[in-house]
Amino acid sequence: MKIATFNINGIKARQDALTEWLVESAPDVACLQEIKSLDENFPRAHFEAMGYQVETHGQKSFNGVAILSKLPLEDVRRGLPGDETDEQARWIEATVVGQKRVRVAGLYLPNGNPVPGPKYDYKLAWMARMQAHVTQLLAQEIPLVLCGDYNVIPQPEDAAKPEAWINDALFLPQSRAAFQRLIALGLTEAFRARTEKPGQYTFWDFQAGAWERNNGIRIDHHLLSPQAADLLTDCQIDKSVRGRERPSDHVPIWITLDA
DNA sequence: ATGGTAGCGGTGCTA
Repeated sequence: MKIATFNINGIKARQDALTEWLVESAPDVACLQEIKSLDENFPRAHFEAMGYQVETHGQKSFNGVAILSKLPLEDVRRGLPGDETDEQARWIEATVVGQKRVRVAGLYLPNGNPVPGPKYDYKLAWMARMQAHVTQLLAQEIPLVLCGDYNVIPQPEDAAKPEAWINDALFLPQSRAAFQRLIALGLTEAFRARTEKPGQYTFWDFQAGAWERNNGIRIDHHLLSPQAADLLTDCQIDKSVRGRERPSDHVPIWITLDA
């Protein structure tokens, strides 16, 4: 089972690029972030015609997540529990029915800039809610994959220029500590588990020639429950997608599971 | 170097 995550930065602008990547990479499951679209405006029929079941959790203009799956999806949950007043669409979760059943969550963790301020407070509160919800999910002791745009640079080697991020919400000690607390629940960060090679990134800013200078950061991650980590066979970044026509500022990253 | 670029939606916010 191949499970990818891809922050597409707008489905209207990225439909062709997403389609091209889906055809060549052929993930069974693709978790998408920043669809920036209402559910009714997502080009559902186009992706259904490609053989994908489409489940969206959108909002107007900002945020929005989706799961596309060639395998059946069951028990879809929309929204991160823990705050009924939160209207930002950043979480979707479903059970993928393959040879084995795998619970998959696609998430778009808040950016949090500028710091300090209400956006950073929201980021940390959201991470605390995620910690509580993941604790509940882990108690089920099933294969669980939490993938998406975490907006967290875990370690200095995950940035080409870590010194440029020291005051940024993506790299502040509080952000990294909250990420490590998730890991400490017993999760495995798939890419780190599969490679020691530094200098591999999933995001390059549109500004200041970041891509041309390879000034990237690694902020898109798969976290795996012990039952999923036991099934992990590969994890790769589709870097070449960033060099194409009208790219997103993120590229896809995927895992394969023996499931 | 306190800029720069991109998406959405039709202005200014978000990243």
